[in-house]
Amino acid sequence: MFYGADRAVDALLRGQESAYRLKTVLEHQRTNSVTIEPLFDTVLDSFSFALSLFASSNPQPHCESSQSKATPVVARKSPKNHGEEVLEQYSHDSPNPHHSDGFSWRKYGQKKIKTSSHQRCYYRCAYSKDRSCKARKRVQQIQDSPSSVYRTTYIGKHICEVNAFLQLNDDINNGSKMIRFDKIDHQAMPDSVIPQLVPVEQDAILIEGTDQNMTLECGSNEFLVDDDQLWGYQIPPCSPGNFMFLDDLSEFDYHPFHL
DNA sequence: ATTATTTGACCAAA
DNA sequence: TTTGGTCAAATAAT
Repeated sequence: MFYGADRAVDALLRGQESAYRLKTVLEHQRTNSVTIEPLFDTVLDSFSFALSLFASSNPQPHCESSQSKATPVVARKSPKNHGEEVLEQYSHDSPNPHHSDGFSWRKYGQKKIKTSSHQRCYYRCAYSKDRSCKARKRVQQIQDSPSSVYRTTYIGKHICEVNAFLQLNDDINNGSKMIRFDKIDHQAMPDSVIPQLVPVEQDAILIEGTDQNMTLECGSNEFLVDDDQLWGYQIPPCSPGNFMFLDDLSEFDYHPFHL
């Protein structure tokens, strides 16, 4: 199985999910652009993201959200802590403080920051307790005008998804690839479970290394993909029975230029 | 009743 | 001592 196949399938499933919802909306003549636009975004973004995985078995850095402007994404490693675990850290700017990233979070603190007129909010993974997931994030408004901008900083990797997935696979106890399939009825699904991706515009993406900086130029039709296997593409736990089985994806026929 | 958020207290690092 | 991050009791929401 090529690297990223799971995420590709997840992205395709999200696209399918949004396509269903879009179909339902259109059938009921609820042609409200506010309702439809996010669905179009999700469909397009999901397929684009999945295709980007097919286009490279070596995943690239972070993706951007359609909720956010194509602001630079900063990915950096925390300084080493004398042999202690190094936590990866990513920052992401968005005009929407409740930007959907596909994960479930629990707020555990809020603090006035000296250098800012806005408070900083602290969140940890909703599964931090039962699955010992150490992932956290901080959200803070960093700009008021001309438009508000919120910076979300993610600290640490999610391990909750991996464990849940393995657990479910064990339950099934056969060799098939299993993909969770949340969508049974096509009623509204919380936006939080629909990570949204968008093409990054001509902006440069800055990646700060520990001792050097690297700048990547992106064309308007290119997509940047996070290299963290779990980053931003977790589907939260679903009701039992909503599964889809696929044959071993290693047999998938990959023709990048014939898609 | 259970789960999530708020908010002052506490703590460690600078 | 100041500051930012986390804890945990109180409160709110479901």
